Amino acid sequence: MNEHVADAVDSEEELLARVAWYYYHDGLTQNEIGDRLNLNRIKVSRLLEAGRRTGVIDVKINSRYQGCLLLEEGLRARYGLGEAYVIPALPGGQESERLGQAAAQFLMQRLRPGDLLAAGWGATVSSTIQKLGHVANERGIGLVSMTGGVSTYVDGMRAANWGSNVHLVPAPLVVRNPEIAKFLLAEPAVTNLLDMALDATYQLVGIGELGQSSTVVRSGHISPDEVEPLRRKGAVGDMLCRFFNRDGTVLDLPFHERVIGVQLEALAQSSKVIAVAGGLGKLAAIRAALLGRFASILITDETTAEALLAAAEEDK
Amino acid sequence: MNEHVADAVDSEEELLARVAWYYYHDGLTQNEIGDRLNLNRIKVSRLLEAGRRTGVIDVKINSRYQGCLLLEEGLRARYGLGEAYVIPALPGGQESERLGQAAAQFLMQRLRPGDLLAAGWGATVSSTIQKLGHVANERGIGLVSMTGGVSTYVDGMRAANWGSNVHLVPAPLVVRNPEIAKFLLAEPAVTNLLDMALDATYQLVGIGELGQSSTVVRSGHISPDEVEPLRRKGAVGDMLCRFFNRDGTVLDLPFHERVIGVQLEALAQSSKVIAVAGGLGKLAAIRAALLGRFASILITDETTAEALLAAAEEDK
DNA sequence: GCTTGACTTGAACATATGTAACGTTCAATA
DNA sequence: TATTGAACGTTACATATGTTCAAGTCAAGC
Repeated sequence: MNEHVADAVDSEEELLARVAWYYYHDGLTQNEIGDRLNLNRIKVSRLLEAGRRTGVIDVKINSRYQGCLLLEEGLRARYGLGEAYVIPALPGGQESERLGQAAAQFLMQRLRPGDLLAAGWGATVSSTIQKLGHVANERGIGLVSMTGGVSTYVDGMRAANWGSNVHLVPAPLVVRNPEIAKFLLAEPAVTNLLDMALDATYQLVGIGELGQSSTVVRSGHISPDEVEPLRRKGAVGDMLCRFFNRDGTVLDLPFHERVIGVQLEALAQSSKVIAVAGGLGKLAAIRAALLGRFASILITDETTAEALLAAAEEDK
Repeated sequence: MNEHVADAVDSEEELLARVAWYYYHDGLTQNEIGDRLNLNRIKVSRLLEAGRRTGVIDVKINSRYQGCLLLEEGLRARYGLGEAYVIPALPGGQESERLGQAAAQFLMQRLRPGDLLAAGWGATVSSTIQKLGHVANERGIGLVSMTGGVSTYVDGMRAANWGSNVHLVPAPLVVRNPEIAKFLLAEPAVTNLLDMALDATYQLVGIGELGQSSTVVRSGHISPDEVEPLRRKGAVGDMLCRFFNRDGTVLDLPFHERVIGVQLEALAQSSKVIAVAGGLGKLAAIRAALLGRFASILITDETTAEALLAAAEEDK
């Protein structure tokens, strides 16, 4: 009797869906599910774990306090944001992992079948892309990169199985000299994709701080020696490898002429730019990015949100 | 330090949201959460339980096999439905509870802030309304009844806290004689609401079977003696207290003239009618309702879906 | 045919969770 | 002031769950 049910289940994923339903909606124990479907209890446990990890199983918290309402309101008001999404603090936690999850949840609620997501660069963004993969594939959601540096994106996408609908800018992120950059930026294969990114349903970007241990440095696009000169020119952080000062003005740097990717000024025109970043180390950078209006939706953590509001208060 | 966090949490609900986040998104144990927030482990456990019960915590399964894809496809094709949603079988389970949950989840994904939901009558629908309450209130979603019988609705809504935006048809469900019905159906207070129900974003209805233990009988709107005569006239089931035969034709009954509520013929015009019903006992009724096109979206369980397809096959 | 390595499986254990019974506190009420 | 009842805390216990590790399976490569 029950064997039939198990046998009829052809794919692993259908099995998972069924198990998840029994577990979370019907409140059966893993043992009961195992009996019913002729599975080992442990297999059930592992299926559930896999489901949670890949995002097939997603827990939504339907509360106006989901983040902290007050903080979200405050950020919206003080920085003129379209939306803000604040997740609870967790001292010592994996910030970028958690923010990635939050961003993935945010996007899952909003992306419709056939939508296109433009993605930037960085640890948090990668984390989001990965969590989103499974669902995005289901819904036929496309992905387009906002900068060069193909390998950066491919990493995050191998684990998640983003389907076929992925478009990567065929270029490095930073090239050796401005001439090569100009050449690439005249290539239709490149410009078409960058235009596509700007037309996407949402643009998802991270914000980087300037420092010896920041991602731009660790990934080798900026050498440690270059940090101090940049700082002297007023740089406090970057988005998509473009640096800005504390007021949110994009700096006029030779370096920028070697970056392949969309311009921040173009992002400022869109109302669908989601910045996901948190941590007090990034405070100045985030604040500057918001002042520059490079993003209209911010996803951050409680501590950072509080600090952002305090900074806004001070400046008044 | 940590006391501050707990103290700053003013409402129970914010606490719940935070606990839920830590538990489901960050994978902390209930003990860890308790320590962090100065709560008893048991209290954490109870909070989570309450959250799940009220729908503040909601688990979504993002899979094309969520229900059974094949069955859903089949139902759509065979019965010309707009959508079908099939939940896995659970022998011996609480069908109406589970279907209610499925319907609530379906609606939660689709209702936008400011939308209006028209609700019919019956155990499954009540269950849905209840699960939906919290979230609906958050999103400012309104509720309007599709029939008289105020008390029927109030029950389900007291537990859930549907906010202020609830409109009930001020009349009994069935009145003593046709004259009173005619009188009531001329009252603007009644007709306005019924029009509103037909204009709602979605109409949610149950399907009833005809029998000694069916809801129409147990609730006293039909006496047990009336069942057999109805059956002889061809009735196989009802929606909103209106009976139809196995082909989905609404019967011409004196009884119908005493019912206060929208007409099935009007529903057939809408493409936003969600019927939620399951169980083999209701098979004939569900099939007839689908043939009559009284609903364009069906939420049912696996076993019933299979039977519906088998019946369609037979008839071909 | 044998070996290797990646992967799955199963059993035993440690931990986490749910439940029930009971005691405390606190505030409303007689 | 005494009393009641609800909410919360505590404990102890039964169950459910996650984790680890050893044994098995399978396919590719020598």
